[in-house]
Amino acid sequence: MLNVKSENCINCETCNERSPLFSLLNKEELAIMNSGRFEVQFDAGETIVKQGTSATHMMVLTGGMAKLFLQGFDRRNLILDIILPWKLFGGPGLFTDMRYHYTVTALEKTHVCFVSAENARKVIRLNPDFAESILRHCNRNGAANFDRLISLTQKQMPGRLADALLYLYNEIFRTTKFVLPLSRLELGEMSNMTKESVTRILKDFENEGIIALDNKSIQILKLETLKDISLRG
Amino acid sequence: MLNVKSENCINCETCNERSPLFSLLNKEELAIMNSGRFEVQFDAGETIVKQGTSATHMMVLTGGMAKLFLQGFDRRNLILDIILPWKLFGGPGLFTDMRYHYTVTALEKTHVCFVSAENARKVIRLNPDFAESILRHCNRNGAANFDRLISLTQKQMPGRLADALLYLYNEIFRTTKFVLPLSRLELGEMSNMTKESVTRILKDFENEGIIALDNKSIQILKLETLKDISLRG
DNA sequence: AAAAATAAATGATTTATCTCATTTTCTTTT
DNA sequence: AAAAGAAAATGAGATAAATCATTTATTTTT
Repeated sequence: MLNVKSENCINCETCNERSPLFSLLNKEELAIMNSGRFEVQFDAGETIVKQGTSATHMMVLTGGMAKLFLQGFDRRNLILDIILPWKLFGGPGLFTDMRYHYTVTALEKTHVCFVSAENARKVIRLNPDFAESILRHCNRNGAANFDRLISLTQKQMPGRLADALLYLYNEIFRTTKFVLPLSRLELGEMSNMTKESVTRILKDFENEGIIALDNKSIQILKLETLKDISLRG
Repeated sequence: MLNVKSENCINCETCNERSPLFSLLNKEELAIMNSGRFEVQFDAGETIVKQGTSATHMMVLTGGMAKLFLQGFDRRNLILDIILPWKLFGGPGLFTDMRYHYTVTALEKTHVCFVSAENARKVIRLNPDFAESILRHCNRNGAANFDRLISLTQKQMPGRLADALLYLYNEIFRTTKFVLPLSRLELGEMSNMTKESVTRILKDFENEGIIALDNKSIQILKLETLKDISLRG
């Protein structure tokens, strides 16, 4: 039996209240989005979408946590985002070459709602507010990628790792103490360095009292220092 | 007197036949785009838009050539694109934080048409085909930036420089022999390396018979080899 | 609870790339 | 055409970061 749970998952009308984007839609538009929509549960490590395959859907994460990354050369990945509930993804292939340009895999038990790209397109054409919001979403991603390009090409390792930690603080956990959802290898895939370098620099940060590490649990002790390091450390 | 040449420049209706995007617009929509529109000429080296300033306009290059780049730390730039006529730009700040996220400067005498972002937004809301095209444009840029992220973080110098040359061949000149519009420093800003490294690697390429260099003029002799090098040289 | 597997830490070595100094070539100005 | 200025080429040395090998901790499986 397929792992599709259409029966017991929220429908687009309740999603409405959670995803700011969907709140722009009226009943009929939500009905379009809802038709053919399905939700799937993924276990940790499972692939939600795979780079290079047909981009047939727009996805909303409805529970759990996932990582979004580019697959480069020789199995080297570049993690671009951690995805939390109510975040929309689908990527730049939608409405262009209709291919996914990144891979998304679950970091824990995760629920994802799949909306047909064709239906999303219909609604984009019907509702200018929604269209504008999607365009804004796309532009915000674009700006974030510019920041990433600069971080990854112009900062050295401590600065890049500081950026990864600040990303987790600012965008994901919003508290200075949290459990790292990523391994050393994955932190390296986020900040473009080897796992050995991640280990060494985390140790340095710890020795300098910038962070406290206890296994997977991390606490940012000197946020301002970390921000300084981010601005070229 | 201002350097604004509204009198003798093409208006949006003739632009229509040149810019695929504008051909989607009807008379009224073109009139909206046209209202308050102005065209400015820039000399080589002049700044067309400056990163960080208010993003009030969408631009179309109508003549000449420009470079689009991110300004990072310590006056270090990252060139993302060479802009040719009929190419639209404005960046991810449009409709989000209303700031330009990159700087564009003229590489030669250049004409640029400025359309008010507010008018563009009106037309996006009126015309779903146009909205969809703008979204597609935005998505294509997004995909190109993914490729750039991988090139810049995962390839070493010869591969990155090969990518810069292949970009000039594929996207700009479409012939194997052309006059380099960029200095060694700028080629370095495109491929994230120092001007000295650019010089050395170009020399290597020349010694291996992959390219022929004569001052600013370059000819790609072994396109396939260059493509091989791009895929991890 | 022990064993196996995986992840993290640590150290020694190598390598890609940058920096800085100098010379040569090209371009612009006078 | 000469002089000045800018860009490119070249070489030697410094350095950030990767690689590889080994040990120590953590998880996961049995």
